[in-house]
Amino acid sequence: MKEGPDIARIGMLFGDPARANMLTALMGGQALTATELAQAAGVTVQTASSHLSKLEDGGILAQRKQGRHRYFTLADAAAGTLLENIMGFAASRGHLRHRPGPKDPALRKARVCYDHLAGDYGVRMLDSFVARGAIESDGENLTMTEDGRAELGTLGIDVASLTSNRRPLCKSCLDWSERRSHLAGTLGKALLAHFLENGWARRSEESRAVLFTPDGERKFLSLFPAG
Amino acid sequence: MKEGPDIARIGMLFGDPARANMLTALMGGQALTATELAQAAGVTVQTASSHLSKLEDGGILAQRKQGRHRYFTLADAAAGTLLENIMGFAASRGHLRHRPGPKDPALRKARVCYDHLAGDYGVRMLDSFVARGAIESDGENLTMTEDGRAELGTLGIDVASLTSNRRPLCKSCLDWSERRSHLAGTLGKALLAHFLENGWARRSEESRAVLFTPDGERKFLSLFPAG
DNA sequence: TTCATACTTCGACCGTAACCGAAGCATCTT
DNA sequence: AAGATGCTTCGGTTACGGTCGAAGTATGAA
Repeated sequence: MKEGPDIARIGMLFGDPARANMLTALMGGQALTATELAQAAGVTVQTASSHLSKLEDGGILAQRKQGRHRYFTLADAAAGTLLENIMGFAASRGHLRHRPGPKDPALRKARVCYDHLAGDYGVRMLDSFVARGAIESDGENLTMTEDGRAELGTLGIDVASLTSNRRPLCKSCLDWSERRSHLAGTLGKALLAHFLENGWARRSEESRAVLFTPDGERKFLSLFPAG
Repeated sequence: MKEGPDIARIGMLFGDPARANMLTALMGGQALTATELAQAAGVTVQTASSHLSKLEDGGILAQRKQGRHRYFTLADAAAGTLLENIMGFAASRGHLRHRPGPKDPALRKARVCYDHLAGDYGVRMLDSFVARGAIESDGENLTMTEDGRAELGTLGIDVASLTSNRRPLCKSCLDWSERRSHLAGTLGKALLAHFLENGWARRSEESRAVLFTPDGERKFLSLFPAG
């Protein structure tokens, strides 16, 4: 009865709408200030401050002082992963706050999910990898093949350097707008970084949307043809 | 702001101590009646009934009427997996309700985690598989090797029949008492079933503990030698 | 039919926590 | 030094949800 981990503590932290909004905003992957998070949650800064300290005590958020600002981020990849899991579960039960998927078509098309690509383009990328045998999919687990390693090498992505024992290379993440899986893990992160660094796309200022340039979009679509 | 899955709804459901206790009790994998769950949570049946209907509406629990009883179970494997994830996260942040791990040594040694083996023995089993190359571990993802398939075949476990596209064959699950991973997925389930069916062990009546017989324990330990 | 068991619904109580205004610190600017 | 900005702490209000007793429904037993 009184054994084990304190599920309720974690659940409660995720269980308040204001906190959930803040965490969703932080899924964008970038550090945000207390004021920005207050706005994202639709509450005053006082209220936000109280929420943020609770989330920090709970080990979900980390803060970094910089001048007179305090930047908050998800504490680590595990926190992001858990958040993804909860989002996926909620979506799978049809618990959507607004209606099916993002209203904004740009968000539906391509957006950031913590540190990797989600939305139509994210799902398409993983499908394409699987279709050509670069990644093998076993229901939920994803495994990189030798072919895949070689292909990514020609793109300038060194798969070996992405291998870590703290975080998987390939991981599937349920996309709540597409209701299918997209690619997470260190490879998902590296690929998104690759697109941004090479000017194929840039991040929207206001939202989690990823905006492709015409040229970048052309390259992306030819690299990941639809199944 | 109003986009996406309703995290808060799910969080709230997990965020009440009474509900968390009920869900923890259901991690034992067997169906329980409303009265049993009320007792597990330490509340009256009225209160329990209210909680149970909320959990059912949220898609976390399923109920099955049988005579004048109502048996509740976790809705599906996804619900169990999410629960495991939250437990693992809570444990990783040190949010334990009582103290480090289960007080009961039997629970610490071997217990049921939804439908597979957890605790010292669960961790030991996975370690042993990995050490001898039956399963390959890539940080978080687990993959079965050809050697592993052959070995399990000699045990009388047909790996091919366990392959599903709804649930992975091998999956790592963070063990909150050992703070290491044990084996989940359809294989984890099949192995536990194998131990129980062949009389190596039986389930405790009162708790989630798995009690090995002297003979079963001997077989288990020789099959999965410590690393 | 009558009684017992298993569970749900109703109604009322109560505690907690979410919320905001105001005041208090800390840091940067001028 | 004085003002502005970013954030936290304090105090008080309010609302929501967890709780249980009592009554109501359904199934099974006598």
